[in-house]
Amino acid sequence: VGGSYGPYIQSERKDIYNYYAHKLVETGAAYYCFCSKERLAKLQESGAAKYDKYCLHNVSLEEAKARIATGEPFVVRQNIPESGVSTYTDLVFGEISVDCKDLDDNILLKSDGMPTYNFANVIDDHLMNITHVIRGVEYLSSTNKYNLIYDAFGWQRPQYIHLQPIMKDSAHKLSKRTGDASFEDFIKKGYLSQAIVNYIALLGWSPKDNREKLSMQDLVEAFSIEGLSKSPSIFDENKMRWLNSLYMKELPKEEFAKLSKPYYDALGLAGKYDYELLDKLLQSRLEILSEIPEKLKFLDEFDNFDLSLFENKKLKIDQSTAKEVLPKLLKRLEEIPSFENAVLFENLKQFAQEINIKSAALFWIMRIALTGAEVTPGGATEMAELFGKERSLERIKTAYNRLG
RNA sequence: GGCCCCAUGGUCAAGUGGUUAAGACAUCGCCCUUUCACGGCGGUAACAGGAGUUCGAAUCUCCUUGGGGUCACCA
Repeated sequence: VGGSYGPYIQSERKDIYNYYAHKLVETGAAYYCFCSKERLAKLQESGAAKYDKYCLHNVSLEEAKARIATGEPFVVRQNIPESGVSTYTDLVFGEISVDCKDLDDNILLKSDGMPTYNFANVIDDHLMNITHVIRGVEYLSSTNKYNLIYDAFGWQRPQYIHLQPIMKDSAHKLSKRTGDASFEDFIKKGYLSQAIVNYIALLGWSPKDNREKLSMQDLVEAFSIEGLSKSPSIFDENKMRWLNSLYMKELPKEEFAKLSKPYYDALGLAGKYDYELLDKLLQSRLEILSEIPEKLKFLDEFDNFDLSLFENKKLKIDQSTAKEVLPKLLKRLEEIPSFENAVLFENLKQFAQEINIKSAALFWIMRIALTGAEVTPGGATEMAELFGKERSLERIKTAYNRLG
């Protein structure tokens, strides 16, 4: 809309294509063809690999024009030379050559008067002053044909850059149609758009230096055609997760809060937990946003946790140690007014000394009693701060009672 | 099948005749540590195969193998 080379709707450009198609016929680089679908089908059945130029040799231009004048349907075919080689230089693949005898006289203008892509891409790109054509490798070997058209018109050929696809595995490309995740799907999965862009940019291209993390601005500045790869690359979500975690960590607090809130709300945490505290614990521990529910599973799944979690071989503690320590800990906690992490931590560190136990062991027991989870997004005192005094004491009591 | 293209670790990738063949993700180990994560240090792991050319090939040539693309009145 609003560009300088419109119209941009193919059907609105019909006259343009027709004008150039007929012009191409005048130069001999194309010709009118009246062959029926039946004849074409027979030709193919007979084993012919390409059209036999029947109408070029058997229908004179005058006759063709007369038949067209009567309203007989026709197509315009490209007249590929019977011999010779067509060559061009792709900016990433280098020289690409094809024998003309291997090329078919493709249809340029269909019987409904509309162009095929074979024709439209050349006409449009030239008329719209396109200097660089960047597209998928599936066009790599079709390009020779298109160049013949540029040449016939005496037009300057554009520069070509063909790109390999992103693959799901070595044999299949990544494709929404076969169920692979789209950009939007990754956003829904909890990826940051800049991480996706960054990762995709690294597929099939690499900067001259060793950078892996590049912002859009960095990419614009670092991009060069020489960095483009000739071979397809397989999509590796693992690496994208890693990049995402990098961007996640450097997100301003407020930004992260906006992103995490919907997840907290969905878990029904509103009013029950301090979102700011949750953010503080989670932001550095997440690779993608959608990990939030599993990281917070311990908030609800507590009552039936496996008591053997109290065992820790390295710290040389087990359930009986827990049974012994927990009552003392409970008593101590009741005396502590503030459950603010730093205060609590210092206090309990000293408490560990008093009761003659390694602080690491004390914290392990306390964290398990508090959360019932082997892995939590924070240490014992951080979890206590998150739960607050009342709930902390309650949970520890529950765990203690279960120890019998 | 014809034609075109591609080929370095599990993955992304540097490398353009002489390198101990980078780096990153993943993985493994150690350190740090109130668990985990982060971070730090280190390990395992690659030139598809075969002939040439050359004093010397991951780098050049050819063949083989493997993979992809293309052979529409689709784009």
